[in-house]
Amino acid sequence: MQEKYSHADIEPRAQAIWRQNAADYAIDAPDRPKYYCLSMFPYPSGKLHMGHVRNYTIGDVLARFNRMLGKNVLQPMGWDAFGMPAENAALANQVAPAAWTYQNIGYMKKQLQSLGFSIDWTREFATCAPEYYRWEQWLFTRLFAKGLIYKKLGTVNWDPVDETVLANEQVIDGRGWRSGAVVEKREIPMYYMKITAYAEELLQGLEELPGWPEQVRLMQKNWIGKSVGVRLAFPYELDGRKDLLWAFTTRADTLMGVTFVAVAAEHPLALHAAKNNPAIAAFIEECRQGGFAEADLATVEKKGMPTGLCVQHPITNEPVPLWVGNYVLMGYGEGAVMAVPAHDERDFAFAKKYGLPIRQVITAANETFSLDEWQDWYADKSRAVCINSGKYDGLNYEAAVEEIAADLQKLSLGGKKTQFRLRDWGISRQRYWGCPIPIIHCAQCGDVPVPDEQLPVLLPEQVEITGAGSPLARMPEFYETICPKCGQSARRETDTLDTFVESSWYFLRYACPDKQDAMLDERVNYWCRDGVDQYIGGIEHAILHLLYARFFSKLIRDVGLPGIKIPDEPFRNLLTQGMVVAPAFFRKTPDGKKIWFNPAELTLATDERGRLIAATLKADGQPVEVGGMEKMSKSHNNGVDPQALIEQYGADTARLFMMFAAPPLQSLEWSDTGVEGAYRFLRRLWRIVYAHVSQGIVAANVAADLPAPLKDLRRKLHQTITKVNDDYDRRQQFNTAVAAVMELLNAYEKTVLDTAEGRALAQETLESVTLMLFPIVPHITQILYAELKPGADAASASFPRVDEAALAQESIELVLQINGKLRGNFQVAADAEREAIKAAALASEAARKALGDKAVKKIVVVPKRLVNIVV
RNA sequence: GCCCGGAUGAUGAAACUGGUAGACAUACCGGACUUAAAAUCCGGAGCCGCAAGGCAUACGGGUUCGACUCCCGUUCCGGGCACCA
Repeated sequence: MQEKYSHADIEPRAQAIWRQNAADYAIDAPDRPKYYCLSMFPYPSGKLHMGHVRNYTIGDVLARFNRMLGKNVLQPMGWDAFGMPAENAALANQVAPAAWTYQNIGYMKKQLQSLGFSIDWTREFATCAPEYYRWEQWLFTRLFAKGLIYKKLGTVNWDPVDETVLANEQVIDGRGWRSGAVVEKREIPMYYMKITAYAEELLQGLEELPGWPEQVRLMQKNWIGKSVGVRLAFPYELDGRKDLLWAFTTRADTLMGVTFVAVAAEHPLALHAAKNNPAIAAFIEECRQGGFAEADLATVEKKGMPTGLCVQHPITNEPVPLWVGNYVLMGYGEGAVMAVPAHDERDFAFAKKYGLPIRQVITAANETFSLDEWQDWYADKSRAVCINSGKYDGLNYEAAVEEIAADLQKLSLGGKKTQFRLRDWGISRQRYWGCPIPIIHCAQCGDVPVPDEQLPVLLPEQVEITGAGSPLARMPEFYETICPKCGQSARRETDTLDTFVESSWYFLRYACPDKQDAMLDERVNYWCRDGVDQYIGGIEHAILHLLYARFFSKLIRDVGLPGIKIPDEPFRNLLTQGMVVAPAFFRKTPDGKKIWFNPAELTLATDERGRLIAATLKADGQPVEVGGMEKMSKSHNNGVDPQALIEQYGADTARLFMMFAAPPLQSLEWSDTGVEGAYRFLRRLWRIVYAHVSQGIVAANVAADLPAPLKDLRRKLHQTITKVNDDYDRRQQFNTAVAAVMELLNAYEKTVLDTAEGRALAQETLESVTLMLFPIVPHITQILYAELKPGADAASASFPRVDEAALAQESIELVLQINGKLRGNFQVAADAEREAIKAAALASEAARKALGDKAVKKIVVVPKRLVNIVV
């Protein structure tokens, strides 16, 4: 055995052994218990970042641990390969998106392999491959036929200078990122997936996901946002024609307090009012300025303008003025809201700003209503009682809603309605690097899905990317086609699909990535039975990706693939890892844009406590501003490349550091210190095993009756095995598993083990330690385990077993508290009864000293923990 | 703005079901080994205090024999907000 630990030497050796034994290969063996361990696949942006290393190390720890429990493990990997960055790279560096993407995949795959992840690479695929996306197109045509995909107008960000649609990310402070032009909202026809048809099932399904974090289920629940309210109509007359303006409210009990109704700027009534009124037209134009992201809309100053039109109150028939409001969204509900200034905080502020009437229609016990200042009880339905509401006076919230809904029903002007906040999913993108939408537009036949035999609709790889408009829309050779129905010339759809579509079903395809003539085959029935066993990914995906993937499971199930059972819920257990965050550095340009600098380009200055205080750019020696901690990302340019870390210290150190620095759920602040410590621990582990092996290995048969110090060490060993097993399995908290092994090694080194029984215990301890650490640092432990047990293979070994007999203990130490404050310890037999513990506590040295002659009022005994004496 | 989290020594953190706050590390300080350095080993340390003891888990209240943990309120930081992935 080599005396010194050399990662450069042992890591390739360990990886060669795994390759030779096909240790990472998942076998399609329906008779064996399976463990499908899936980490969210990466976007091939160029290089791995720290978040990937963290994510895939967690996945690998769980995969390797479960192999040690005897399960047939599938840990696949692929590439979420469509997306905007490839087009941006094309624009910046004149490289084709496809070439750029495949080059990145090649590099990142090497990085992943160098980290020693036990990935079954035979199942690898990239979503930009036609063999993958053709089945997405095939599914699209089926969903289109079922009406689960349909076309309607949707709002996008329009850059009037570059004449192109921008993603929300490309809109900075309301302006286009490249042109700097003020962005406008524009309505264009798009395809939508009817996720709202599954709203109820998506909501109910959350109840059946005990393996998901409560936090994520709650976020999804609120996102779906089921609310029971009242849909109601305000009659109006326009140009002699009678019509109804519909709105939705969860506060029908305040209907008698409506003093105006507001519609969105895009609402037909607003547009009508603008025809003869230049001021309204100008206001609507103003509302079009800026992007459509909800965060922007919600923080914009609330503005409005009267249309000059009135609608009729459905109950009283009184005229109610109609306003246009920039805070009313066409895409939500009906695009119109009833405003009750007295009982809605936003309406209150709006009414005060524009001098609109405020009419109180509910009250709460002993509270005084004042027009001057908003108070929380105004909107508190739990205490509300109707007043000034005619026949509804005296009713509480529930009763008033029921009564008013019933009256509206009689008038055919509304009734109770269940509403969801969830909106249908717009899947059209006016971009090149995505999956082509398989539709042909025919003047005669309308939107015709591409027939199966013409699939896939191939995305051309030779394109010119200009940053203005969609490249496909400039390629007649792509869009000129004939209608499959009537044979007339027709135009192919040039939009591509949202890249979230690819990531909504990839986990199913890993079961059968080589399937040529169908989307999936029966291997799904084995690997995806009851869903993926463990899914691991960043908390930032808590809503969108995870909701879409759940939706797709149900969609594909309902489309129905013969002989294949798709689970209702795709991911049985979910681990949402925290983000890797790091400080971000920037300079502001004169026009207020922030330019972000990578830490690698900077010289950092810290104070005497090691805290970051300033940074200068190496290139020009001038200072840059130190921003806050941000998620490591391209947009903040604050990513740290793990490659240098891997090269200098090796994969095991990188893995150990990541697992030890913080628990998986928590965000991890990146720092270089600590890496050195992880490396030091591995060197120490190697040294300890070397010291033992160089004296000659022995059998790990430990005698039943050991001297006390050895008995203590052996108890510690088996306590550690219990704890580490629990940390891997139930708690999924790897930092404490590592800490427990470190503690064990500290105890090991303090114990004299030079007798025969000591050597056997040393052997047992070191074998167990290497196996316990194997999931986290597999390379070093693969090699060390074979040194301890020649011919043995850690990768196919079982996790160490706990010897219950070793855990037994005769006497234990309890804590003595007086009035809840720590006053000392005392010994008591492990199986002592309550009364005996009490007596021992009172008789203890610590109690006599602390109590003196004070009278004992009460004694609280917590077996195995403490005694609290109250005086 | 709305929804969801988080805050514990100089630093990363631990305390799992309300029961010894700070395990395990990092950085630091002191010592040993060395011609010297690195590596390694030993020891120290939350804060105040000579000590007894007191004070400490973002802040302010509450419940309890006992609160980092539960409840109410506040501040700050992070994630998501439907076209970043």
